[in-house]
Amino acid sequence: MPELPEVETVRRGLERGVVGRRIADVEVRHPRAVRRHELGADDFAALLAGRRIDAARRRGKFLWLPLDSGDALVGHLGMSGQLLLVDPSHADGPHLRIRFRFEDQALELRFVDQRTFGGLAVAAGGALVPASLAHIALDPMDPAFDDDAFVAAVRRRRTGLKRALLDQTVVSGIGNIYADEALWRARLHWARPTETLPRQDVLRLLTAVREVLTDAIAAGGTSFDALYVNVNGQSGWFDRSLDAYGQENEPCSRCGTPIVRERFTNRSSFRCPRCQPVPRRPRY
DNA sequence: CCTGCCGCCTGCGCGC
DNA sequence: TGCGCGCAGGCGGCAG
Repeated sequence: MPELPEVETVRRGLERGVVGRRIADVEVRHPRAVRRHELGADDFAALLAGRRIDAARRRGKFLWLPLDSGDALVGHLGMSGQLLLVDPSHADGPHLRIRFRFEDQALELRFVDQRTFGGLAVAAGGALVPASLAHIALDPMDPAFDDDAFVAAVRRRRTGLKRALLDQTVVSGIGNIYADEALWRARLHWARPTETLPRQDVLRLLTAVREVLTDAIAAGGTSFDALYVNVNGQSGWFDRSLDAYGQENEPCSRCGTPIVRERFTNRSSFRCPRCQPVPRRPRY
């Protein structure tokens, strides 16, 4: 479940479901799921066995669980990753990649990932931010997020606006769905050049980003199918509130003009052609 | 440096 | 029915 609202939904589930519990043992079922752990699956499992999970944190789309060892279990869900709390007697699904059993023998944690773009690793420095996440910008829901620095970072880039929004070193947590939703809410075209974008437009976009992320978190995220679920396997319902993403040919909920779909970086972008007109000098 | 393109995976729905 | 193709919420690495 890839973007910030979906990851936050999972984080909240982990906070309730695994914080304070002690890991008994870890079973890596697919080595690709720990490919970011340099020393391999055996080392990964050894560093986790016997450790207590002290918290559940998130920056953008990355999650981490600080451990009583001073390390942290760092995770990214990629395109299809799930962290599920399930009864140990429940049969393994075909995409089970990693299993965590706990000393209390209650619900186990399973990392399930169809496409294996996600993964977990043990990293040093868990209490603040793991070193491996240092290059990821703060996300807009972080109390320490600096709005002025964001404006400066956007205008420093020489690219199109949506590329900047998706760049996790500029601002983290935004993916293809919420980029389109925020641009629609701010009435900005995805190809607006960043370096000449008026400060007020950047700030309006940032407000729209925060609003759509807040609304989506409240709805438990966006789930188009069973791949995107919380730790209990339940879907979010924000898909019913989408105004742009996936709405090709549907009337814009502001002006009634049909939403269009366009190619963008080998994927899709959705916008209202009237509310979000093509800029004079687009950057693609 | 910075920007943008590609590869990494599996499965689904569609048209032929 | 079967098959190939396009498509999907991601990122890091690397070329230019």
